[in-house]
Amino acid sequence: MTLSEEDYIKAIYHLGKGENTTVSTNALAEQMHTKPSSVTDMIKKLSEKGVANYKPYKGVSLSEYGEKIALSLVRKHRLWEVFLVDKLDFSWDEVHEVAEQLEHIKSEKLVDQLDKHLGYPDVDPHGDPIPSKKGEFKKAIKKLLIEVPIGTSGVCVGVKDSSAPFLKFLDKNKIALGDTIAVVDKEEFDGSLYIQIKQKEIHISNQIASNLYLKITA
Amino acid sequence: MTLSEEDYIKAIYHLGKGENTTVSTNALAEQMHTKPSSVTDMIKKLSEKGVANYKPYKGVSLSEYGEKIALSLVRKHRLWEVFLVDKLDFSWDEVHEVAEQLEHIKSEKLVDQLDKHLGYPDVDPHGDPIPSKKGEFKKAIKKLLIEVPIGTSGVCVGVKDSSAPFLKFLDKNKIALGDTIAVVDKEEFDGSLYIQIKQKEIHISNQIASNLYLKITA
DNA sequence: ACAAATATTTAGTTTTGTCTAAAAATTAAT
DNA sequence: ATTAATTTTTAGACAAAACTAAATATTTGT
Repeated sequence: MTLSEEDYIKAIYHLGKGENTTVSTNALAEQMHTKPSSVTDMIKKLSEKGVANYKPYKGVSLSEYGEKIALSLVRKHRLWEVFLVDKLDFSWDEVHEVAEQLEHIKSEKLVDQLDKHLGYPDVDPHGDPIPSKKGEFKKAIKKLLIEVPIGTSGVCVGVKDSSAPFLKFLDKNKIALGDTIAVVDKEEFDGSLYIQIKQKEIHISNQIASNLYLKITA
Repeated sequence: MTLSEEDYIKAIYHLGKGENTTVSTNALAEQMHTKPSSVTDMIKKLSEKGVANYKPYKGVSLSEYGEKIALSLVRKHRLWEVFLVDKLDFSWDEVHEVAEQLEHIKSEKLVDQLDKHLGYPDVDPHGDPIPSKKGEFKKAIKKLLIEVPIGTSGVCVGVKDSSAPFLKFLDKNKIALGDTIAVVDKEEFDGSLYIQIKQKEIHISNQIASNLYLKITA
């Protein structure tokens, strides 16, 4: 697979959300920052190669083989993201562009050893699950912290209320996007939560927990 | 710079040994596993871009700018080699192909952080020096172990005598290509050497030391 | 110095991935 | 249901990087 082919495969995968959903030529063109006519050419080629199923005017979807390739790319992308954050001190919002390049490096041993070096992580710095070597993996869902059951853990990926006071509160309590949070217990009385974050356990109000999004892999 | 341009720059650099030596079209074609006519096209382009100095029929050399690019590529290549060996348990003879891909990844922060992560190494697993960020670096020379002065350290890169008995001896004494060896002392009487290898000090005969090549950065 | 051998360049194609403009198919609207 | 709007495809071109074959330069040998 060439660089460009791999990029198309990933785009089809992401737009189709993994299933054999069919993706439109225009959507793909927008995602790839290219023109629909270029997309038509490429999906014809991918189809001939057995990577995609393409019916003129009816959109394109990945074949089983194509999905395997997509999952391998996603695996590599996310492993490299973990590497960049855990080993090279990148912040979670700096990694994407570099991982986008690194995911195309071809070496099975490299990926296997990288996985081992990182301690076989199962989610990337954005809380998205890392497919196994065989391509198995869980789906991630985004939920408000308040909505998840006790025992759940996930990555903090966003805020509902982005007002200055709330952000200031988070900062003061050292809660940042990208942090892994586990719900330890709930207080029946006021709906407040005991959460584990960066090895420490803290107590946050129901209101706080209602404004933090967690990405969890179900 | 495109992938291909970067590969040509590296090839010109390596054939020209860094100086502003002029490299012939044919030599470059052989190195790049391509045809002379393709080389002519490319060196014209590199010349127009200010990367190389090209006079028809007179060969090509790197401009100062081109040499800077070459050194940056060599730096990245060698840092990745260290990474593969030190962190991912690759053996010294497996790293080249993968490093050849990794050296093209574009991210200044990535290289800086990788350097730091590896503890600012100054040679790669083959004993070749790693250029600094500014492009400064020492030359490596290959010498017989017996020829280097006391105190010198380098990487074991080859044998002069490749007979089975000698190789068996090396194996028994856990001396392998890629090992770092330091000359601790010499015995005046018989010219034998005390060397440090893998944290241990061992004593080897003059004859052994006369058949081991060391790469040292002078 | 001149012919032969070698090295290099030019000219014309090919492939990959892109583009624009025009044509055709599909979908939406009255 | 027929026209209008949108989407998609086709046709023809282009740039990058390679190739083959032919034409020039240069170097070598006598």
